[in-house]
Amino acid sequence: MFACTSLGPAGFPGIFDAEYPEKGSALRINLNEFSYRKGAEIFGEKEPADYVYQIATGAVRSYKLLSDGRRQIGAFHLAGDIFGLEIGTDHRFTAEAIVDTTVRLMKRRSLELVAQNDLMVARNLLSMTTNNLRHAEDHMLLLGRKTSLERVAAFLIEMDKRSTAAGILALPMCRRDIADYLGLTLETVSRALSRLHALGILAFIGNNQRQIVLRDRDKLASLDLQY
Amino acid sequence: MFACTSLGPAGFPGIFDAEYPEKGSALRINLNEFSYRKGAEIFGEKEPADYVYQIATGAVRSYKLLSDGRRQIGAFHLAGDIFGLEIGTDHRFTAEAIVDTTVRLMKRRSLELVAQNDLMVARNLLSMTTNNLRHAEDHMLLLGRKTSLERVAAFLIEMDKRSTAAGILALPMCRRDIADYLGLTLETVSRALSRLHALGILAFIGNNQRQIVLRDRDKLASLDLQY
DNA sequence: CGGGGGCTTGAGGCCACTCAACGATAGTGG
DNA sequence: CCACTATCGTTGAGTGGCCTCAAGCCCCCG
Repeated sequence: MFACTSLGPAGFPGIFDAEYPEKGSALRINLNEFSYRKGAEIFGEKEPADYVYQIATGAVRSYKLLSDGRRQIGAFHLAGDIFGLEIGTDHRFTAEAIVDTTVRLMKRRSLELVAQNDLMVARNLLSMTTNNLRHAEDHMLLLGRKTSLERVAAFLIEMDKRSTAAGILALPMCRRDIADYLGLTLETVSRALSRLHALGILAFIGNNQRQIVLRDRDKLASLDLQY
Repeated sequence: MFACTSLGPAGFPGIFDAEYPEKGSALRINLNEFSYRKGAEIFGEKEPADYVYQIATGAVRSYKLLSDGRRQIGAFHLAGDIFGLEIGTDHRFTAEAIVDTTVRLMKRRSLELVAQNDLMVARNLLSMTTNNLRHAEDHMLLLGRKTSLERVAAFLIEMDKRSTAAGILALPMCRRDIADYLGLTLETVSRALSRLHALGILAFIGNNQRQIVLRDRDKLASLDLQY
């Protein structure tokens, strides 16, 4: 699981690589930094996709809304992740900063022009899209067929795999975000976490309910049925 | 909605195009036909992805299983659709023939080799992957946040858009397949269809419950909340 | 005609949702 | 320093939508 847009802070050579222009391409690639306050919208669904983003620090949620307000978060993006990459002209998600966030951004058009001449860049685009697809496919199984406890367990495992400090999670997002990612309500998420706490599988660090220690990752993994 | 792997019977120039080899590529592309009986497995999840498939006639479901048998169908593939395309080495779904099905298949390796030298083929790969991604993203919203009636309405609209005969649906799949696609049970699907029938929105042709006339597509669309 | 698969429909149950109360924390202003 | 407020999270009680289990119908096919 967990392939998402994340390929780690290593980044993508040839895409978000500042040295790239010196390697032979005649194009200058913009690598501006930009910051967003907690809760700020980075781009909206159906807006033209002019830029591609990479998170320097912070965290981002990307989601779709139904007209009556129901929300489905498709992915969380953490430090190092690239998001906002579209092959069509428009964004298919709204992206919001979960906490104060700094992103590097480049013009999509520059990327396209490079990709037209550079097969490695083109392959990286395909690779990123494929990773997003794999994540979406796994998430469909979760949303369509898993119980609430399985979903929360899968979420924790996913976050743990992305975390640098294995076994310790510092979640940037609130319970409602987790719920909208897992297709649940925030109360159900809270109850599932409480159950995992009661089972001794996880513990909270201090009084901060967003800092979690995974005490028994094997038992946690056994709660999320694999396929 | 409904982008899936379907780009219509027109197919993909440069990928499933028999004339392609004559256009300059030194590679011979296999375009063998192969037939599968109703219910036969075409490939299994995690098997090496040696071939890419295009449906000549018939229909295919691709799905993931949990270890206890819960199933999530990720997509239905109809005539003209390409499926089984993987960027990694292995398949991420199991594919089964829903009815007797004939496919054209080509070696994945041939495709890869062509894509390495041909930017148009590479772009087509990206385009197909993107279409699959768009479908998966929309389906996440359906699975995570829509009610049973909305899901069934969305399914009928999706099938109608793919159908050649607008307003008339000849569904190849059974209720259980629909349910596993929509994250419901077959009984819930059946009840939703009965409700739509009682509302005068659809009618069955004769005694065949898989042949459906959409009597009021606008009302049907209004039941599936857009975003 | 019997058997089996597919579909519908009903009755009842359960899991997640809804609604609500409450505690904890952080920020604000007097 | 202490209200006051707002936000976030937990927990309980009750509801409801979908699931489970079951019966029965229809059609196809032997």
